[in-house]
Amino acid sequence: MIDLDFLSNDYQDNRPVAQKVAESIAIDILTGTLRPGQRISERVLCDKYALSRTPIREILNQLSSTGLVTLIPNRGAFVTGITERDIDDYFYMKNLLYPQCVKWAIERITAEEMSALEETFAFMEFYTATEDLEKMKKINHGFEAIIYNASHNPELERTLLRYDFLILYANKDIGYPLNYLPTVLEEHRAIFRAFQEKNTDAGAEAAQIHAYKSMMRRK
Amino acid sequence: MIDLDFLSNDYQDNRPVAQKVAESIAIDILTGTLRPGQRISERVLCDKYALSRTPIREILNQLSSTGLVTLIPNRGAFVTGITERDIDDYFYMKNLLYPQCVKWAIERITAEEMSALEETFAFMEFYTATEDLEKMKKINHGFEAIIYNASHNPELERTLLRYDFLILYANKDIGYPLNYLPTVLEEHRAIFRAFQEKNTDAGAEAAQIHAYKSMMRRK
DNA sequence: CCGATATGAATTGTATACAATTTTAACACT
DNA sequence: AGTGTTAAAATTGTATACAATTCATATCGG
Repeated sequence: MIDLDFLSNDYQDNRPVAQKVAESIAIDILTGTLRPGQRISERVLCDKYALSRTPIREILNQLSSTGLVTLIPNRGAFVTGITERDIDDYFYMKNLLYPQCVKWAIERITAEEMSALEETFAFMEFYTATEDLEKMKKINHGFEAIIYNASHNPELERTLLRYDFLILYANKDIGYPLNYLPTVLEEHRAIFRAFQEKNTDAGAEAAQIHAYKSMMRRK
Repeated sequence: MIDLDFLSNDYQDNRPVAQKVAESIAIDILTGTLRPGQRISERVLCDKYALSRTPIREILNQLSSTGLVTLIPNRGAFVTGITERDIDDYFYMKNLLYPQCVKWAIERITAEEMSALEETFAFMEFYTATEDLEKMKKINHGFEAIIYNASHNPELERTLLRYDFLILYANKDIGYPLNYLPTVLEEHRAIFRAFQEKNTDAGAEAAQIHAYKSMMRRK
């Protein structure tokens, strides 16, 4: 099961039931089971998940803050439509934000965060060598999440995590083909090296390249 | 008299009571009346605003999604600390995002949105001429809100609105001195002209200049 | 037959009541 | 006196009940 902790606005909120329900609804929306514009009845969700309206409404509020659901006063919750162009926009936004994020992270990263990054990168090398695609998907995400966090800009972190989430589920199959793994590793290595050398410009450039190539790989 | 509904952060949510309460709490946090790390008791808020716990909890959820409040399960809501550097980061983020937003908006703006922008700009000229500072603060916000919306990228819009909100209240006195009004108008005029000429590069440059100068005016 | 209005049903917003968890404080023991 | 345990109080999480708004349908008038 993929970890969706970042769906909750604060990672410390580990209420498992609400978490799983929010995750389930989010996936239903992003995979099209719930169609754009469709009304989401509180009662139906209550029945489906055996919860009362109070927690269901809190979950809908959470989803509304991620943009997956639109709340209209006195009328209820509606599935927000996400078009192909929206996805393009998310990629473009990441292009814009990720280099800046890397810049800040290089300036601000702590010793603990740096060693976590080192450890994660070592695993990336290992999983690339062993061609473990499943593990790579997770560790790629983890590598970037550490960088987001190291920027010490919570708003930026939250924003980038949200884009990753939306991109992940809107593109159902995210997995790069196996032969892309070494390429991706080298892109990440360039970023990682910039961290070791504390070279913000090199980091931003490497991040730019990685984000751009990720976007291109999608098409 | 022109309608200024776009001032509220999400035009769809016109529940006036909850809105005002959320804003009031947000202001208390951003102005330091509620201190970082301090626990926020639901009961206290209920008494203060004469509401039951249900809407108060929804408001706290909303504030959590803006990052002003941190929710910890079974322990309650706590004020998130916002440092001066965080504010700097918000400005820097806006520097980064606003030019791109203007670019998209120029490409995608509808006829309706364009006429709203024209009307709003006319009011900006009027209020600058009459030196109505209070109205100018609102209309400046409205002008940018129309542009955010015209980008037709809901994520970008939401993000920029949040930064504006945080910037607005973290800098207690936001009002430019009166003699800045003409300068600000000219910055906006450059952006507005780019919309009329459908010149994305000129728009991005004018937006960059405005965002940068706004940041500088702060210091 | 079509449209507008009005009334009833359904749904959302709010308040209150109950359950579970956490915090506080008292008490016993070393 | 200090520490650990335990029980009571307070606070949060959830469910239910009531109020207000919206939606649907039926009836009346043209």
